Amino acid sequence: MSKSRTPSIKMVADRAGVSVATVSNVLNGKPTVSPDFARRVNDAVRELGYVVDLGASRLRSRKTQLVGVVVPDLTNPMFASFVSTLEHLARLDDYDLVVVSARNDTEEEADRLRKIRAWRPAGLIVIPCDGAFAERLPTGFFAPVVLADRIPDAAGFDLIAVDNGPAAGAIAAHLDGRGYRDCLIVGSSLSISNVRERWEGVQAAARRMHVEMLEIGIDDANGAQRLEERLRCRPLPGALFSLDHGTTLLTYRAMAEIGLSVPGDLAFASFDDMEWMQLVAPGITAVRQPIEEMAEQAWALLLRRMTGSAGKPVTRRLRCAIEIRGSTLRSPLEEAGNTKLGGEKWKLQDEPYSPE
Amino acid sequence: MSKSRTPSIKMVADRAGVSVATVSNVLNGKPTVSPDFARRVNDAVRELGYVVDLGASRLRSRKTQLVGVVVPDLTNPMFASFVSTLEHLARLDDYDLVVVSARNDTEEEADRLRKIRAWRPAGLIVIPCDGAFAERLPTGFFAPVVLADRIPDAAGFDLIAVDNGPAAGAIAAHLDGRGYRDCLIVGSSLSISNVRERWEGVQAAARRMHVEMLEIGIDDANGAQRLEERLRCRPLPGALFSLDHGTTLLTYRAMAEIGLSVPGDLAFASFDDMEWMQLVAPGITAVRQPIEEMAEQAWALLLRRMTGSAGKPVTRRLRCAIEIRGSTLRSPLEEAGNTKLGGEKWKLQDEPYSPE
DNA sequence: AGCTTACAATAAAACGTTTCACCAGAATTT
DNA sequence: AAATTCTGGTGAAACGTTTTATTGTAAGCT
Repeated sequence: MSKSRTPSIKMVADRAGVSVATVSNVLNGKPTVSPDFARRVNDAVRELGYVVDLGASRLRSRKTQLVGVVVPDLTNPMFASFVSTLEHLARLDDYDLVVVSARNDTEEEADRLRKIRAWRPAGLIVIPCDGAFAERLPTGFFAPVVLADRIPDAAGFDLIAVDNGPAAGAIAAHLDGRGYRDCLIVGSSLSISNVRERWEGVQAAARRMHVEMLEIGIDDANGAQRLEERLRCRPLPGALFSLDHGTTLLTYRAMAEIGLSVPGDLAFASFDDMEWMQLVAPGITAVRQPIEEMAEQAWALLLRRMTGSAGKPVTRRLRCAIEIRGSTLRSPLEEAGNTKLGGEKWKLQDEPYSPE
Repeated sequence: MSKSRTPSIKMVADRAGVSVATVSNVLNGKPTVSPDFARRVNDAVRELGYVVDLGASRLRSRKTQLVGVVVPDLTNPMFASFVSTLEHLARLDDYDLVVVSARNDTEEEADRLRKIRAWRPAGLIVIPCDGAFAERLPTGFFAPVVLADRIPDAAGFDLIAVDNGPAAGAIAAHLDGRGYRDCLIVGSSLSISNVRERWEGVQAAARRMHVEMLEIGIDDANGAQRLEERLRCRPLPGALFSLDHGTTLLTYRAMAEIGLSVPGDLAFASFDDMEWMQLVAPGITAVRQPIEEMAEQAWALLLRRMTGSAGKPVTRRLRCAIEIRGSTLRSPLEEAGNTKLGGEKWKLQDEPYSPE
């Protein structure tokens, strides 16, 4: 007799011998309900294994605890960690997340945004593929949007990012101070704002050191080719600074393949600190981004908007930390003091990035 | 005058001068609609930027293109990659994913499952925290469920996993064949099925080699402590084989901290091949799991069930590949042939895991 | 011309909720 | 005791869709 279907509020009401309105009141903690009725309802809920239908609930109440998250690539550990933190925070505030990856493709990003809109989320957190994000946001989207990590061309969004320029500048200053005279800067694409900011930071900070930029694209075999050619070409630059995660992986592998030793043949530093960078010998000097903090701030920002706070869009920049390791310490003498894992650590505070 | 709200199908109907039913018919590609009306509707849709409300749509049509995905930890690159692949495949079939991470906590997993149920998904793909998953599945959940990677205690689920035992056995056989006589096996917890299977595989394959198991838990400082103590204790085992990703990271770091050299002081191998394992020198011998293929199979399995195929639950095992690298090649002579990245590679086919 | 068939479009019901207006009875005030 | 205010509960409308049944009209048959 029991219809084998997921139980509805009506079935709960029937079983408890009350009206559906009462069930709804109990479930939503409305105060005007007697303890006796509440118990009967709760019993029925438990016996039936009833769980509210959020779709129907949202439809009627016009309020939803759902936020969309769009990242360029979920397999990038930075973004994965960002999403994971976000998800935890959302849960604490009783929100759900629908997460999508744009796979580094602006078309796909636009498509995903449209799709996410169909769920009528209460808000959106996006790490955009590129600066032209605003054009891809569907027209007539009224929920608040917080952007993270990358800066859009158009203003008007809440924004949370790191201080790419100064942090990259600190690495440049470090290399400069070590006496390196030529530095090859490698990055995926200057069309990505943080790569661009890092490159500008390097240029601003390099004093006696000559710097030169090489763009190798995202997943671009051609770019990888060009990088290899450059690395086989003499004279080598004294140092190499890679501006993003994908590029670092590619560059480091290429160097090993060619047989270049770090820092013997050239020094090496990376923007983005990955776990393996302190496992290789020598460890790799890197900029560590406060990715969890970025997620926290993004969530805080969005939550504020979702709960109705108006006001001008805000922009926040977070401080990065610099991890100096063996890969940029040329002489054996210098290196000796830094064989321990972790290496020297600069936590940049009030007087950041001052050359040593 | 225009109500600044997200447009509904009614507004589209009004603007196009037709009924809402007609709009719905056009949008869902029903054949019985004249080209003229279709054009008018499409125009109105475009002008208003209308996007269907999936919640309302599902509510009425009782069919949803939503599937839930639950993984133990999104920051684990294996799982991140699993999710990313899944998301891509789902998109191709026009499904949406709601992804949640259980953060290695069975309580949280149960909670997330209940929450996901409130969205009325058409199906579920789960990498369970532990074997007792079935108990945490909400009662009265009728959508098909596919489990991946880890084996539940209770039967009755479609299941896709890798051949943990034979693959781990292959590593053990390799070490045995190299002449190592003592091997310390380190893993997070035998309560996780694949760790258990790997340990059993090692025991079955070790012939002359003596093996010993050490469980260090998940995020357990105490376990890490015990591991360190063992590594400071003489005599060292000839080899160390770490059975999962987290443990490998912890172990490798501990060895470096203590100052043990690989493979000089002891050989080292890992279950789970991470990108950095071919970047360190020497490279680390590892079992590589076909994680994308696992996602593909999981999706195929679920899709079959969602489109109505009945029948007994199926279990599928995928083959792992073994990457032999410098970390298990003791003599300099042997090592010489393997300094290149990538090392020796066993793609295990018909005659898998036979000791060399 | 009359009668059926086919077609295109619509009105209205339904999906599972929440909310609003309302109601009966009890408790309080006058 | 009558009038008022609470109190705890309910019926019914509404949310934005899809679907079913129905209508009106045009076309095809004798």
